[in-house]
Amino acid sequence: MESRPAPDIELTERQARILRAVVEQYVRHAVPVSSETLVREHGLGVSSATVRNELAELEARGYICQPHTSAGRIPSDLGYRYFVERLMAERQLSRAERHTIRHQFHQVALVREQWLQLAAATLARGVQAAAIVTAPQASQARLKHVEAVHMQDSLGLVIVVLLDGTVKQQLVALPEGVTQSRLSIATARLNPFLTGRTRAEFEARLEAVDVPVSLDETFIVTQIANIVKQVDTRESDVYHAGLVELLDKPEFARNDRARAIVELLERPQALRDLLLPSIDGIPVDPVEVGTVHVVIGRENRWDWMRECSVVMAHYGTAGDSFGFIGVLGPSRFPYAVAVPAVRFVARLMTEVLHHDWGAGPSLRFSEEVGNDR
Amino acid sequence: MESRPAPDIELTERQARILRAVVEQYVRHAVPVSSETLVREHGLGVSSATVRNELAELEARGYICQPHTSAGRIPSDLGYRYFVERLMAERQLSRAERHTIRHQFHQVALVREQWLQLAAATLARGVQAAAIVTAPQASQARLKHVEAVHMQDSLGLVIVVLLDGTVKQQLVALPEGVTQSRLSIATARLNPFLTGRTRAEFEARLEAVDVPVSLDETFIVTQIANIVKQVDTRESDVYHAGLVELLDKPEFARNDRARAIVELLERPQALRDLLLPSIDGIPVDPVEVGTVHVVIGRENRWDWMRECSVVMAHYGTAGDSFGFIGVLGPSRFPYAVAVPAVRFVARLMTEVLHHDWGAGPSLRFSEEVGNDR
DNA sequence: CACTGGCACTCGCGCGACGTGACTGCCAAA
DNA sequence: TTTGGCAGTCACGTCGCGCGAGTGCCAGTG
Repeated sequence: MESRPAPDIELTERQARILRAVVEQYVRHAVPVSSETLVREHGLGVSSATVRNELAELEARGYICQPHTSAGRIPSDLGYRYFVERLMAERQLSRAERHTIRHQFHQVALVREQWLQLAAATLARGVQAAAIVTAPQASQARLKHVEAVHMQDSLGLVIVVLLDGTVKQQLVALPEGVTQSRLSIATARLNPFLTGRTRAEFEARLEAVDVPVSLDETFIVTQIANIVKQVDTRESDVYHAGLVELLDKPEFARNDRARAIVELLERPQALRDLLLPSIDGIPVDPVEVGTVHVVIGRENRWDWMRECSVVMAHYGTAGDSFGFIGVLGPSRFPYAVAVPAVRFVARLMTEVLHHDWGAGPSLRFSEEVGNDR
Repeated sequence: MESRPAPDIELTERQARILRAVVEQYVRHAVPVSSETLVREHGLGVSSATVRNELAELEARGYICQPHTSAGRIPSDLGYRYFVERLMAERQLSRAERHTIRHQFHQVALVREQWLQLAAATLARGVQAAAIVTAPQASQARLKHVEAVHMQDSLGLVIVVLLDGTVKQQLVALPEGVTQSRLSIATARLNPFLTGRTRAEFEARLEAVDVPVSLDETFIVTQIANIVKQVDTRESDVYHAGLVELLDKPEFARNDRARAIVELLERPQALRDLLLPSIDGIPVDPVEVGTVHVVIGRENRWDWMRECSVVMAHYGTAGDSFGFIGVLGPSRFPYAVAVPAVRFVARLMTEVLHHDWGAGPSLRFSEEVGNDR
């Protein structure tokens, strides 16, 4: 299922042109395309009979197929794959659109949920498909600051700030007699040991230093450990948008298809499962931002997705925190739009991530990258 | 459209029994119900001809209608309304189920997103319909604590804790030369003035006290004001679950229906619009937890919902923070299950809200309330 | 007077037949 | 190698028909 058969022999120049025409035509109109249509709308300078011969050849090689005799041709998974890898002319967003989007991102860059949601919405609108975005997450959370607030009675709130700007809080039952000032003293003593450390490092460091540790401090350390453990193990939040766009596609008119997709999008965990393994062959070592992965039809891990495609990428960098973005639609997918769009948004998100609270230099590459015509 | 016509004349005992049978039968099987079926499956002790006469009477009065001649009857909106108000025998959850649910709630009570999501999931599963839950929100946020962390360069993080346990953070650009210690000093001086105050009260109080206010403090006060203003004006988060359950209903086989619902659920703001005005006739003064509102078919504010019903309630209390929960499904809705379920969950959420960080006594009424058989 | 059995009537639904048109595949000629 | 032509195939929409579920009405009965 994870096989991506490499095209065996080279297609002739004309066959390639025809295949490309078939894909573009079918992606646009969702109707099997006939030899007649091809010569009429794609100026191939040969007769329909010739095209028919070539179509037969392409079908024999598995690039296209017929839903039934006496119907036109539609691209197979293999045909789409060939198209994506060799024939597709990427359709960049216009400079103006890119500028607008960049502007919107920087507007909401400081409010995390908002820019993740914006990323999903932007992709969904741009590609007219469902978009999925996971929140950035480091493999090991690094601490920055801790704070403890006495709420009422024996109820307290422990707040942990991580180096990447994440804030996590947890309500806790306080030991008998603990006051706000005791909490403040404890956190004030702990904070100097926190910055940049992982949970393990922090605890080790504490033991190494020969400072008598109060009960209050021990209590808070335990709570910190709890919270960080949760952060480290918990799957990151997932945002999505554009479900409606999907339902408008004729492929999802039958509502069992729709059902499957909705089921997927309602279970965040499943979304991660979808995005993650498609790239697990790749070492996440130097995450190459801008590498866009395309998974077509049966290449997907689940059989019910055999008529769906996913275009995805990661953003952020491996050492630091990173996440995934992707668009999901029918195999009949505007790859030429989706691929540059996903690449652009991935780079933009990386940029925002680094620029605003990054542990690296600001990368401003997304303006000059991308072969703009 | 917001009219809820009160039934004009009393129905006879037998008519009521028949109407009830029609509703129950149709809700269960989604098929127009015939006179024959009624006598066979609901033991009415009269002949089908008699039932037919009564059905004709009920139809004349508007409680039921026929999709076409030679089809059985289905309840009209009015019929459902009568059923809900006079005929319905509420089907309580069993004691065991209630206990399980309560247990689950208390398990995750300390992690807000989780219990809101749990509420939605529980309702969706229990009623087999889509569930919607808005996060609790006070009309005026009350402050508890502020914290400012220096992240890197000139980037800072201001964290505000509210009295109800909400934590809001905001990345900010710091003035030149501000250090962590200066931030700490400023927040330490501000915190004593915060507890329990609204934004306006806090600012007024500051001015009233004749303490020289440093530039750092002014800066932080501005940021606090910003954050609280956002909290006060921003619509609260909305959680939902059970979209899949809806798509399984025959009513949503046609995918334009499905589309409308999906569109609704993807726009949180629309969800609030849905839940809010149904009860805006009611003064939110002493929010009576346990009052369940049922909106049937055309009673809904939007025409496209003319075949949908909503069962909803609020939780929390008016003076404090409160939110809404609701279930959404076709008019052919298991009201007898939904109403007690919504009531139970609303009370449970109120209880959790108060018990854990409440500004009131713990209400433990949901065990003994509800006429258990 | 309320109820019942019987009967004629209605109408949606499923089924099969049929004509149509959009393709293709193949072949013989250029 | 390309092309025009032609026969063959098959999905799709329409139409007509018979069936059966369900009603409304009426005359008869306790």
